[in-house]
Amino acid sequence: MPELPEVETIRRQLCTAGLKGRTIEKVTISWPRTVEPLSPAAFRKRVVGKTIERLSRHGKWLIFELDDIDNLLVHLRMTGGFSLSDGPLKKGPYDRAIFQLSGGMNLHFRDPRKFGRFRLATFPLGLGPDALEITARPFFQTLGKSNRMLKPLLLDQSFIAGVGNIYADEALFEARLHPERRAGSLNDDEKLALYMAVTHVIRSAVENGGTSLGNGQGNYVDLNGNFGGHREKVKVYGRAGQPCVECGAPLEKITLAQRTTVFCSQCQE
DNA sequence: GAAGACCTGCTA
DNA sequence: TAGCAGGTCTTC
Repeated sequence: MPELPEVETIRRQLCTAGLKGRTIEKVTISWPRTVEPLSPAAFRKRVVGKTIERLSRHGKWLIFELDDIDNLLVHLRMTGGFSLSDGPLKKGPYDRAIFQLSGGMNLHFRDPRKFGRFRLATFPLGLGPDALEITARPFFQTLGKSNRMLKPLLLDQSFIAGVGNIYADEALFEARLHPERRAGSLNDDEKLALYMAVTHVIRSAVENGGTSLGNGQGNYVDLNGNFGGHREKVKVYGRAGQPCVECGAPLEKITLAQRTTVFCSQCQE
């Protein structure tokens, strides 16, 4: 489900809801693999009593900064999401973990497909610069050195952290670059176009509160159960066979790096 | 690189 | 019923 803009939207909403300064009083884990390699008991032991000091994010990782050496790192994977409740604890149908916080606030982690993961560490490892912060220089350098196809490269979190399947396709369309183009074959104008497209697409999706397709369970919803406003702005993702918004040619669908990829073979070279 | 694994629910 | 899904890991 979530790429950077969706995680960032959730982070901002959790901040607004007043998570900061609350202490974790009780933890219920109903899908043990969520906290692997720890057991639910070991996880509970290390987290209960800790206070949430800040909420930050890097790439698709949400970081609950605790008053401890280790932080609580959360990866939502495909279908993870949070919601809040108060009053007596009531478990939702797909709740895999519930944190009972001081002041009577309950933080529910809902995850139908059970792919989401919690980890206790200071910071997530193996990530490149965050897509909201990356500067042109490292971006250009990596493109110049790589002979990989653009689509798999954009999805590589050690290159840029936070870009996923939706925004990779959207950025390639905005830059007018074919997803199978080799990174090393781009000239300076094309590199700049891709850099601008990636940062613009991610930024505008954050401004719009993320993207959600479909209309049912398992789709991305924010903290309040709302769909992201960016869903209206998507130009290629999920539109295979439909006309390109620029030239009208039907959009094509291929598989690259095991991911569905949609693009316009007329506009993207 | 490719393919399978991890999971469940929705849509065609 | 088959195929597909916003992500990543592991094993060729």
